[in-house]
Amino acid sequence: MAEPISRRDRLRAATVQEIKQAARRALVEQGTGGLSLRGVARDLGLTAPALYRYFPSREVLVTHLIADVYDEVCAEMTAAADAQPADDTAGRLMTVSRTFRHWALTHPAEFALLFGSPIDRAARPEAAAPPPDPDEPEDPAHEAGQRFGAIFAGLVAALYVERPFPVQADDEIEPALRDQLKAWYDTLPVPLPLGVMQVFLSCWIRLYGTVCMEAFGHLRFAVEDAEPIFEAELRSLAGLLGHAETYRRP
Amino acid sequence: MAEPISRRDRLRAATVQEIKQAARRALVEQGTGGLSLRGVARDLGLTAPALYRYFPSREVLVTHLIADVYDEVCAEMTAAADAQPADDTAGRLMTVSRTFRHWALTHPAEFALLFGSPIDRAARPEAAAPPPDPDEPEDPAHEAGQRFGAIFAGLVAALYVERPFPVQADDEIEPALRDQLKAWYDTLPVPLPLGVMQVFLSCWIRLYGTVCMEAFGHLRFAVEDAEPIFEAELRSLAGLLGHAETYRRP
DNA sequence: TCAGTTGAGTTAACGGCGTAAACTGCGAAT
DNA sequence: ATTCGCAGTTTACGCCGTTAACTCAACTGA
Repeated sequence: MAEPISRRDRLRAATVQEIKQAARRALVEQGTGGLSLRGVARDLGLTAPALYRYFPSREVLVTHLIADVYDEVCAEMTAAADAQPADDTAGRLMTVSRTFRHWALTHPAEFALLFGSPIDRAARPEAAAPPPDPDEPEDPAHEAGQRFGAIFAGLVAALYVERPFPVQADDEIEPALRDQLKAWYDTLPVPLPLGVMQVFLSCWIRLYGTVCMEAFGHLRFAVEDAEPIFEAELRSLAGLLGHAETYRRP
Repeated sequence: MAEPISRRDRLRAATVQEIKQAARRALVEQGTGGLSLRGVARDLGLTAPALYRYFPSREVLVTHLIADVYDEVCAEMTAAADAQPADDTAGRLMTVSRTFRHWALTHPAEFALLFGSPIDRAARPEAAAPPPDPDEPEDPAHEAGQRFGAIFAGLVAALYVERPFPVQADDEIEPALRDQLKAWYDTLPVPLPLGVMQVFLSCWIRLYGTVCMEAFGHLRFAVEDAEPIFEAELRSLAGLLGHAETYRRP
């Protein structure tokens, strides 16, 4: 067996896909605020309540959309990485970073959905915890976000394994940070100095900061085209990771 | 004269203040999404259309709110700076940065309003340009944002004037970036190497990145309390600015 | 083959939203 | 004293998310 996919289930899955595609269109065309259940239903020739057969609320639909978008940008980034020589880890990291920036700039609405303020969705007076249903992954967006971060983290870790860059020894790291890093670390199956993940976090923060500011227009007060700034940041990161000499402008 | 403030005008100004205060309450209590004209009106014992006597749309009200919030965080930051010795510019910058982070963490809704994705507000199919009325500042939020940035930029510039830190010479900066920096620079009344503002941008991006990620919960996948990470970043920035030796953990 | 069940989809309705138009009534200006 | 401007109202339109009650086709089991 393992194939209990009835005809109904197939149709249902197809409809779910259609809904998400329509939602995606609305997101792209009208921004995160223009994403409405009624609009999606209209787009599909349905009435709004019909969608409740597939998603229990707009909120959940958005969550699934987020997960899809995460997976998509992950796919783009890994594809870009795989277009680089397998042994050029530093080059792969640079390419992945540039791909991320490019994706952010060409998909502003999706970027805002993933990386903008999450305060509006969630954190409202909802249930303290969602019903603990172990079957369904309770927050697909969260898991997809993990996969996304793992791409960068994996590359930084690989870089360290190939040719260690300078990191603080475990006992040089401030205890408050060390303990937290250790806790996070214990969830990962790799034996590396905690300092590696400290460096990763620093790199990721700078990458995120640059891309976020540019994508949200927070750099326009100074420059119109932030690409040189981004590249300068990349070069600096390459230095941090012990690959100053391999940095190349594209 | 210069005092044509009639009784009516005073009342009107007071009402405007009341409206903004109520809007602020709604923002704090219910997030950026919970900020509704009808809610504000209800809070004031008015009906919703009455607010249109004071603000032509919800959008404009939000814009004014943003400007107010900017001014408020600016005031907090300058107050914190002024609590430091006047000759300790580096200390002032550190204090201002910590104040910014603290404000962000204690005012999540306001922070999201100022620094979250601006894609939902604005950029929708509105008029290409607002009517060019030179009396009223057409975008108070934008101007307030400038003042905010100027606090950091001013401190970095002052730091350089007091004791120059290493920067790229103008002709070492990549032309694409140099020209843009020069254009921005020409709007400022200070004769400094372009590299200073390059360094400022880099610092600001890193500060923004750290605070933004923490405030939006994008660091919780790794650490619960990002304060050590923030302090590490600050220390690194102090180094960039030639003040590695003056950095002190608070 | 026929009854019973499931589930996709509908209509109708509730309460919320931003906003526009028309109207009321008071304070101030002429 | 009359007029006028403006604060505020009522009413209305068209959106929104969500719920409840219903219809009807397809699948199921005897």
